Amino acid sequence: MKLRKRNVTIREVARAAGVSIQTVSNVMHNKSSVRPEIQVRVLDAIKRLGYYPSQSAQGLRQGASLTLGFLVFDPNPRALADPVHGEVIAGMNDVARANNYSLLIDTPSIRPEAPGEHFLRPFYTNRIDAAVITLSGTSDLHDAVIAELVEANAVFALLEREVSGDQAFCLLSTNAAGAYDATSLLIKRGRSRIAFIDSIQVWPAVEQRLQGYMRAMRAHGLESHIQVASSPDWTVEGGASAMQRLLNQTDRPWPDAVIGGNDLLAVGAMHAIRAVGLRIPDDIAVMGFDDFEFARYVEPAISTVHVPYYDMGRRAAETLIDHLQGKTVAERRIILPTRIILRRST
Amino acid sequence: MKLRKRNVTIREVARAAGVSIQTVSNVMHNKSSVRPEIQVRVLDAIKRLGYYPSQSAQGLRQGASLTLGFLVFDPNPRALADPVHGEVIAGMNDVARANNYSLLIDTPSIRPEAPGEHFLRPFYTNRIDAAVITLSGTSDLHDAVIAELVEANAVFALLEREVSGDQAFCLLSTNAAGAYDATSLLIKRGRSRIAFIDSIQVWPAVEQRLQGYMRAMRAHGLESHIQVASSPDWTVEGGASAMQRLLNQTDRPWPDAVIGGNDLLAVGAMHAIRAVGLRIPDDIAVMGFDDFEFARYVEPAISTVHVPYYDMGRRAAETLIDHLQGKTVAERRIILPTRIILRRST
DNA sequence: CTGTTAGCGCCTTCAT
DNA sequence: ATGAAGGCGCTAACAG
Repeated sequence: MKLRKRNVTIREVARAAGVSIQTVSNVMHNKSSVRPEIQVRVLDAIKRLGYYPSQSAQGLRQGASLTLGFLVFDPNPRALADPVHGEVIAGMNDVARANNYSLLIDTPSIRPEAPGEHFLRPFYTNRIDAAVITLSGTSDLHDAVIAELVEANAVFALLEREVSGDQAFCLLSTNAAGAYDATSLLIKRGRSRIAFIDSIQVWPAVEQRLQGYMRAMRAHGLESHIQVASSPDWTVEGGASAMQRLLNQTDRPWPDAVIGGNDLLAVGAMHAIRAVGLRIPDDIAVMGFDDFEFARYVEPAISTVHVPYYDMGRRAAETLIDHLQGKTVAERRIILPTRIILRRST
Repeated sequence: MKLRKRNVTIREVARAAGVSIQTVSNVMHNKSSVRPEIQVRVLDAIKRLGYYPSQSAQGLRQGASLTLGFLVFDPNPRALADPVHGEVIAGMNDVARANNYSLLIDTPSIRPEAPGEHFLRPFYTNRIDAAVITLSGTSDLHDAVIAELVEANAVFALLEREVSGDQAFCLLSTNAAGAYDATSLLIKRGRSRIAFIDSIQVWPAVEQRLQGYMRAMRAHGLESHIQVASSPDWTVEGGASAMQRLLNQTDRPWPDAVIGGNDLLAVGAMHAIRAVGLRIPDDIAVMGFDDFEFARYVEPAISTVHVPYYDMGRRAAETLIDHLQGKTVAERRIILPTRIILRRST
């Protein structure tokens, strides 16, 4: 193992400035008044030598790493490339930078693993002080993960997932209300046979969206038109196959609108609709959910319910940092508003 | 600043196992034979107590952080949400995990900044041992960044950017050849008036693509049909506006094919083409570059030149780690092959 | 207001 | 094969 080149240490700065190590430390931390002239001398030496305190040393001494983690629990190895995660990362990064925190990314595996490969390793090894966590897909193990996090007394924030107890921070969005409003809007525009596409892989946020959709249908006396098709997964192809099934029914008329559990599913539905020669939105209106970057670039641009993942990343990071710094954080449940974006598919 | 809860230390493990600290360390590192029975006793204690060595302490002692950085120099704050970066991150993460490294993300700002905010801070503070770096967009400052990296003796790999000297690792792809082949393919299929859309914001990789295109046109005696339209930026809208300009020319016939400097530009071109009632690919064939995830989902699915960003992330991380571990890395320039993906837009 | 002392958890060197 | 001592760079507590 090759060692890093030696960096400038506080001792060298002290010598260069002709003061004690302690004084340098005090200057760095704006501690109780160091004589101004000395302060200047030290600052000058710091800049001249290019001194930066060692993270390892500070971390060891203070028992904190000044690092936030973003932990993605997802069986899919490419999960990190998911645009939604990119949004969260961007948000966290902004806040972390502004607060002099670093950002560590990891994709722990939940399966039983060799010792030393525990999924809480970044916590246990003192690499991160707190984490934003997303539990993707379906897994019985998720509850175990949360339980262990709690038991380890970890500071963490969960994305789009509610959890009991007040150990965790939960970042939620108004999924149900967003779906309710989206459905109501379609109804107001004259649609009535509105279908919903979800997936057999349960996802709490989408569960809520489904509930919102059903509630809206019932509220408008349309319960007999409630229709849910389940995709085998969360992909465009899956959405297309679910839509096909809806279109192949012979015992009832086609839907005149469809809401996708997420944008990917909605895009798939659009493909299937066009494949049989139907027009969007004339014959069938399509609405997505998430508003990932590409929703506006498909044709026709998808109307969708915007979920503020970037802001979630920001708020989560802010909350975590506040908590770490001992500020009392008022709410452990933070609910961010969704927003309907109307484009051309409705 | 609240302190982390105290973790299990090596000392406690030693006591629990009834051996010396040293022995525990030896066991952890598979050092020269510890008596098997003792080994078992130690391992047992480690597992029972849930011991994980402190990253800060190890880092301090060894002068290494076992952490790789992904540094994105991009004026756009949302740059991290770029799907291309997501691919790189996913690739790096896989390799880092497999080698027991962590992954740190940062978006240093290049502009002159307060002391303590230097863009090499993650290096100087010993937070990372090496970094994969992408210099996005145009900037005179990029050369200065590289120079400073070299001077600081940093271990780093540059993405899609060639640099002289043998300090840096360069991860490149066959941009020119890919563009050459794509152009040739279009010609072989009977297209001749092939245009290229790039951007006024210079990007080395796209520069090479442009060169490949021009070389192919010349090689087939089509230099008089060479036509380049520049978008003001790298967005879909920019691509559309550039395409419009191409379509508004009155002094020469429309192109019968167009190659986008990247997929975003190509998608924009498709919008512009359809906006005037032309058909793809019948009237104008469209070809993209990058093959980001969504290329296959727009309609018609874009043919494109796949650039292996995920593999780049992997290879970059592998190379960096090998180098850090003292293995001699054969090549400082690693060139990954692009691959033409034919879909329905050509 | 400045300097000295001690120790965070770990690993390397030396001694046993 | 195992134990003791020292120090990586830093900061909190105390001493001057």
